[in-house]
Amino acid sequence: MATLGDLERAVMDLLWDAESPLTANELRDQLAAPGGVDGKELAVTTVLTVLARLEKKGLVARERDIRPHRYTAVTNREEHTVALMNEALGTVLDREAVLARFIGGISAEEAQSLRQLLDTPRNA
Amino acid sequence: MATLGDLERAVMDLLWDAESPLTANELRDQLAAPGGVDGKELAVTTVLTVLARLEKKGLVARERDIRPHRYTAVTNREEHTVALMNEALGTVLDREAVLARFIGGISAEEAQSLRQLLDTPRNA
DNA sequence: CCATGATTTCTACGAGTCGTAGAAGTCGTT
DNA sequence: AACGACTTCTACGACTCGTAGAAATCATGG
Repeated sequence: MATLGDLERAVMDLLWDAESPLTANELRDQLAAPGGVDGKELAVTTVLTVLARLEKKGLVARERDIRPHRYTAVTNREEHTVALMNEALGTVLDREAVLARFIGGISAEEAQSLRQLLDTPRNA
Repeated sequence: MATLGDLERAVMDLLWDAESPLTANELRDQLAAPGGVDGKELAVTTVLTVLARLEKKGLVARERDIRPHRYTAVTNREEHTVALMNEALGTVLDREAVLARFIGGISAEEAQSLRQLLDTPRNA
């Protein structure tokens, strides 16, 4: 799994929040928006470069058949985060020890919902 | 939190497994050992450079008062892994959703021990 | 007290990533 | 065919990482 740069991350955030595929220009505008993630005026080519890199990394898919190409995130934010967590976990022999420390650090409310989630019948 | 390179990771692994502080030369030898993590013959200066970088990253502490400086990992492997997991988690608004997916992906045995850990009286 | 060997620090290079974007190419429409 | 919109190609500067030589520092035997 690749680690994302700042701009790459900002683009992914927009794509994750988007309800439908976005074009490079739409992304550029949203990145430039005052309240936006980035707030900087970027060249469209910059956004396109980043999108190409994200596509190569397998995080973004693009519709090439229509002319302004439209981009979507391949996975959603949660799946991506879980992938990162598992990546960190994967390098470790004693997973249980890590999990123990991990749940030791979460809030009581989260612990409670975890309990519920664990008791929910396992799907698939 | 900094992401580690291959050699940096190999050094951290040795330090994490070490019972006592190690010198650069000891690390070099262990890295060169056949069954070792790396298996390559590195110059001591290479190891020293990596150790300096790890020290700057706050992952390694060194004893400067004795002449072959001795190095130790500041945190243990589990704490470090948990830090990485929380780092991934930190960027997300809906932590619960991530946790839900996360536990959906672990084995039944791990789910079982998680249940136990959650039921264990919360320390501190 | 100083030379010598061990150890550490300084400096550097090549490869790779990332933000950034101009130049050049492609494509559809008028 | 020409024009404008869009995409691809190429590139550069900053930064990280593996790698290590050169230079500085330090302790010890003579």
